[in-house]
Amino acid sequence: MKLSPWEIEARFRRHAVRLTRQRVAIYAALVNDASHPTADELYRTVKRQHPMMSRNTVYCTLGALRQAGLVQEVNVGHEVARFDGNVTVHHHLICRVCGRIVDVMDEELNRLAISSRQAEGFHVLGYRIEFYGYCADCQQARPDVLEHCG
Amino acid sequence: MKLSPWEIEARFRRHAVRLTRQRVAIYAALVNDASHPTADELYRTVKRQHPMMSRNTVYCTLGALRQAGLVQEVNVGHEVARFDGNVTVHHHLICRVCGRIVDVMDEELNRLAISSRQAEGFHVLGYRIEFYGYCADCQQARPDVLEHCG
DNA sequence: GACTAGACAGGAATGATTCCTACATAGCAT
DNA sequence: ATGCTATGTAGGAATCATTCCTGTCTAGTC
Ligand SMILES: [Mn+2]
Ligand SMILES: [Mn+2]
Ligand SMILES: [Zn+2]
Ligand SMILES: [Zn+2]
Repeated sequence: MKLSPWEIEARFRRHAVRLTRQRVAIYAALVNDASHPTADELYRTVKRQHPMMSRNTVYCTLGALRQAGLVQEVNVGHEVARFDGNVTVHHHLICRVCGRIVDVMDEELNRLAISSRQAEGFHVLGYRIEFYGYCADCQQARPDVLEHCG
Repeated sequence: MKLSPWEIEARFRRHAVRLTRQRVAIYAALVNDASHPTADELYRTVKRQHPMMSRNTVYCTLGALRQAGLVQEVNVGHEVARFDGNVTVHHHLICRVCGRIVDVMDEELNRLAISSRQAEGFHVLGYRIEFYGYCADCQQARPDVLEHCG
């Protein structure tokens, strides 16, 4: 389900995002990749077609697209930032071993309510659920939580 | 509800965590602070009573306590790591403006199920829910999402 | 009281992200 | 079409939370 350049341009205009070759390339790379890539992965992907592209452009573009609501950041724990071109409401399964992030589109999960008593004055805009566990490929492996200390 | 030194020692022994003055001080500072402090905040707090304490000790201790299951890391977006001495199952409300993190202890939220069809081979161990919005103090303020680019 | 695996302090190294700046260009007005 | 200006881009320097390294130090054990 590759997104056409025409549709990308339409989205940019709809969200008042300035249209440049670099931005289109970065957005196309992200929206056509369900793996929630990092900024550096996107950089390396896009660099094949745009050898002059700088990392800074990737970061700036992702920032602009995020502000425009075309991209969201999916952060897992303390790892490097990962990005998601799917901005429909959904949640994620995260493998504790390989870090894989898989989408969970489940209507049931989109109706969560929080008692106003609990919210204590908070104005809740939304929520995200991160399921964690072991993916099919990593069932037998154990997480490598080794840290040097002493 | 300040935790007694005696109770801290008991927990350390129960979880086979080596007992040192520094570790007790760090754990006490964390478990008696509901604000989910950063490593540096803990460092500055503990340094008052232990002037020789190094940041590395704080990081190593938090790592050891986390492996022992006495502490969890609460990461919000891409910010600095924050820690939680409350390891009972609970979720969080996060203010988009000031970054405040407030506990949500709601039994209702602890029964979420994910259809096995959706999980696609994933072995789900648990999940965390982050509610986001504006805290009582920040209702009128707008998030400051300014980034320099050009 | 000594042994030893593990912890501590201090400081160097790392690396993802942000910042800076000169140049280029998209979108708009003429 | 042509020029103007606000904004984007490339390249590289700077930041800073975290990790890594190394030489003491000490908690737990016998
Ligand atoms: Mn996703
Ligand atoms: Mn908490
Ligand atoms: Zn996996
Ligand atoms: Zn707030």
